[in-house]
Amino acid sequence: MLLGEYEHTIDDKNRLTLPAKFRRAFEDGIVVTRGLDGCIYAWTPEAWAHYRDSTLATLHPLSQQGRRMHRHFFSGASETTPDRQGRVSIPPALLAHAKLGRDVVVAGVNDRLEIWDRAAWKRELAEVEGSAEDVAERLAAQGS
Amino acid sequence: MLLGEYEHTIDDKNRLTLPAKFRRAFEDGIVVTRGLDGCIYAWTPEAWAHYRDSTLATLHPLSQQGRRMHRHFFSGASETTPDRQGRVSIPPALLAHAKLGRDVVVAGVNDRLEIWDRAAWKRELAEVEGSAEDVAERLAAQGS
DNA sequence: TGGACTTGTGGGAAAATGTGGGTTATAGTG
DNA sequence: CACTATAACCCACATTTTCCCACAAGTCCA
Repeated sequence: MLLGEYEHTIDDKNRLTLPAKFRRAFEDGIVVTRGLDGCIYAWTPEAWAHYRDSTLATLHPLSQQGRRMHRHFFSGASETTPDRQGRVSIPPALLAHAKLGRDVVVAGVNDRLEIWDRAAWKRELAEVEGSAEDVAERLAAQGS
Repeated sequence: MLLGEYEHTIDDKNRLTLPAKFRRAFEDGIVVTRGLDGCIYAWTPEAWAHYRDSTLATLHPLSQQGRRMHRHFFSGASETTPDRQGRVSIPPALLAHAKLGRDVVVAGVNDRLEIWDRAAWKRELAEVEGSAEDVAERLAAQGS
């Protein structure tokens, strides 16, 4: 399980150093994709395969939305292995998608990592802080 | 699985260099067809056969739309093998269909490649960026 | 408080990739 | 059958990317 929040940087060659705690989990490979809400997701190959088969495979190939979602996720994905220093290079298209500058946040979110621009992360976190209790209430009211 | 987004060019001889990551997949042959949404599709022979037999075969041959889809895909199709540098020449009819200029984008979309005019690709991607979260919501609402 | 270890970052060298161009094969036509 | 035009093939260069070494800062433990 991936936990924690780390402040890292992306260097001039578009490389991101994985936090040391996560190295072990990704030594066999890492899949980096576009995420929702303006961040980047990073998965182990197994977690990515599961996400792909459970969520993306349900979209119909002849519907425009299905095609667009496929484009969004697959074209934005990249499977590699970290270098000996535990670094991963991030494709320019993903940097653009998440509007990443030099300073980023790497957060463990159970089965994936999320990579955020540091300022965007602060904003997102503020949103969550303010609404987590409300969301919990609403979910509780829904029954489960 | 074909992943990633690459900026390439089509030279004066209508040749497109395949991104190096895709060379292996297409060394036995590549099928280039008209695509949907104003792009060109490129398939491995196996993937093309599967798309033809599973997706296109579901269209009714007596409906006008079915006939049109068949024309759309089959009439533009061309099967070749890349040259030693990993280049494929694109038939002029397909270049016209996708309004390709010199600068294009080659995107891996799971079982196929898509070839886009660079400007058109940016527009298409911008559309998705706006709707990805909505589509995700809808999928979430469908239960699981 | 000091030392050893771990971790994050910068930079240099080697390999791989993308593109242009020239040369040979192939087909089409008079 | 010869000539021309078109397409395929391969060589070579320049740029980019990848890989690995080394330094510096921070951390943990004795």
